[in-house]
Amino acid sequence: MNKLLVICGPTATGKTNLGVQIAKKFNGEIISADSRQVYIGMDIGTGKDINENVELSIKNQELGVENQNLTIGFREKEGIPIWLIDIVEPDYVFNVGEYARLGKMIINYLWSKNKLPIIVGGTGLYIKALTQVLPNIYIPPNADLRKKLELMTVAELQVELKKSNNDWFTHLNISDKKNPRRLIRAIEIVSWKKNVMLNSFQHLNIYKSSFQTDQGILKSIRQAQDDNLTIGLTAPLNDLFRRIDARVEARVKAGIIAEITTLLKNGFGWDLASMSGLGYKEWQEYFKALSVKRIAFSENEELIQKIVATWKKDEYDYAKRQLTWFKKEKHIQWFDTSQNGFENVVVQLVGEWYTKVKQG
RNA sequence: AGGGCCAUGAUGCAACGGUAGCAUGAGGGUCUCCAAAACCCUUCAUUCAGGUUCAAAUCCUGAUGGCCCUG
Repeated sequence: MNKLLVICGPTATGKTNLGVQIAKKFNGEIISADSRQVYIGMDIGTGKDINENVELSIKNQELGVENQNLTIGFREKEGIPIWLIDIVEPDYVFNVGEYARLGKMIINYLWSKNKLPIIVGGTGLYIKALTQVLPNIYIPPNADLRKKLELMTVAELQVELKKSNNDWFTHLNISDKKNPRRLIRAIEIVSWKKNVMLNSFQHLNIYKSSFQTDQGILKSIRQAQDDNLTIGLTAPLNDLFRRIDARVEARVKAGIIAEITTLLKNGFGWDLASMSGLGYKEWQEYFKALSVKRIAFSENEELIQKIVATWKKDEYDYAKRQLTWFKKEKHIQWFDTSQNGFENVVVQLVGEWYTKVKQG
């Protein structure tokens, strides 16, 4: 019986800790659903919660991954494997499609070994991509087309999309209709589909194979969907913010500045998607100031304090956005982590669910 | 107690005498490929009292508050 457990929720609620605890009890392994922790060498800023002394255990061959740019395997925490961390270099343009393909392979692999896959993370779209069928995410990007479209204004993009598929445009919500990134993606999808119809069977085959794997796995997921369990961890906002404060401060002490220094030295620039994420982009100001002139110690301290404050605020905003996303998901069973002993309740719930599945 | 400058949302700014706008903040939301991203929506203001004018944030007078120069 193939089952999936999901642990989601905003940042700083202790998802990984709980995941590890449950994995130990129920023969599980963790699959990280975190869009930033996939980058190698970005550990402190993304808050990777792993045993640093244990190297990545690489499983490319076992899983049959051909892409040379992807390193697929697991890190671990307290002996529990955590998959989908440290997959690519920071200058690799990673995306949900690739994540879903890899994640589903791993789910299959774990099932074949009679393990319980536990998806743990805060990236809502990534979780959705593993637990549902989203065919469009496998349609590859078209660099040439994007280059052209990126020069256009929102109004021009709207016209372009209406021209190629008016229904598609009509069905977009009001926010996406004004979002250049989404408009470009929509045009790209429509054009890809037209192309495939017209000529290129090669593309179609790549797409089909991804999609079929997807459906194959999803069939198993669907069969037991009623038994799927999604745990959501949260806390009152003030509580959450205080935990975020502590986490951010710990990361500064752990050496975020040194980590970024190394990344920059290795040639990874501020324009990369990876470097423009939370925990990194805030520091650009600091490094710019350093490169322009030598700054005095007190001035330095002042700047760091200012950046830390911005970082905290950005984390608050992020947590709120995550809550907005997860609020819509009706099947989540929520737990308030500020309540003492909530772990026991969760573990008991998982236990009941797990044994029921085992017998059923 | 002489002279000059200024007064606009929570903050920083803008508006030839003619629809009070922008950025930031705050709150809410969207999302099937950059998702720790990108985008959308909402919220809040002309210091006060008079005057001129069809019309005043804008011009005039006074009050109050702030900043600067000179004793």
